[in-house]
Amino acid sequence: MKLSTRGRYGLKAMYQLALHYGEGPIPLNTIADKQGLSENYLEQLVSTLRREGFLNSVRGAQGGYMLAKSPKDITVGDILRVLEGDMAPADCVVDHNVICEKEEVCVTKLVWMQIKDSINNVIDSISLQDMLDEQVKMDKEKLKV
Amino acid sequence: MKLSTRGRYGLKAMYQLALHYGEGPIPLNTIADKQGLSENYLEQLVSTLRREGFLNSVRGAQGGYMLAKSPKDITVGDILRVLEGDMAPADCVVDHNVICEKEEVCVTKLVWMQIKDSINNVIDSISLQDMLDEQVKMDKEKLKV
DNA sequence: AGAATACCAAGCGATTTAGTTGGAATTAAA
DNA sequence: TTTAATTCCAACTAAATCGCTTGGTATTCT
Repeated sequence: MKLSTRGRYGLKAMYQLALHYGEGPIPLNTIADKQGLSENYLEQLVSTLRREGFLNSVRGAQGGYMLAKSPKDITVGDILRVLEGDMAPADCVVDHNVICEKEEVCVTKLVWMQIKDSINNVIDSISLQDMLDEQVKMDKEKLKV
Repeated sequence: MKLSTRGRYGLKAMYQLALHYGEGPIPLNTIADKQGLSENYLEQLVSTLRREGFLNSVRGAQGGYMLAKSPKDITVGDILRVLEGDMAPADCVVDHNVICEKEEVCVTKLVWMQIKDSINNVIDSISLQDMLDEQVKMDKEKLKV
């Protein structure tokens, strides 16, 4: 039940961009460097996020990427679903799936649905803005000590 | 974020055994047939569950497997953790892990922790007995219609 | 003109998954 | 006492997936 690097790196990259929201385009190599990721690999993830409308890009020198919406309007769920697909622990509870129509007997399906719902509740309730706020809170805590 | 077949088949097998709890050993081929799984593959999963104390076995003719405890004392979480490992979406939130001690900066880690906690809450709250009860409820609903 | 960037598609080694195969040990039943 | 049914164990394997890398094109600022 692990996330792949797609989801994990993708969230890190989006968080990095949230940190600089409103400051114009940030080039990919900067993001990759700050988060310690392969630029070439990250490119694939970022290109998906752009196609899905969560990022804007500017080509050419001084170009880069920026969030397409405010950090408060992008959730962890948005990002993970784009990069990892539907967050379902089994194929039979993937949205709009057609297979497995023998719902009558399958008690295990109820279990997978509950897992899926709880995951989605969490990730849809956390926005990038929430993560920024959390970071600020953590920094304050650290100062006290 | 999919479960592997280990967790999925394993839960089905354990549920099948719960259906016949107290009736003596059930041979593996019966379980495999009823749930439509490969007997040889299932053997590996079942052997893990036995080693971890959730199943008892009887060797020889008329032998088979049976739950080592009452269905109400075995949770979905028990089964999934044995077969899938710690239910953590990322390595940095696996129990007792040593890597990633840079907790101070990593906001994403907080996200993975919340996902992990919500998954574990769900799977630890569902016992095999709950699944049996659910099945009974579903059967009753069906009769009404 | 040149450098810095985004964009695109294909390839690729390593690992994991989902089994299979082949056998040895044990036990009930014929 | 043989035979059939079963658990138990370890090794092997084909296919898929993962986590990238490579190589190139298009665009835009300086």
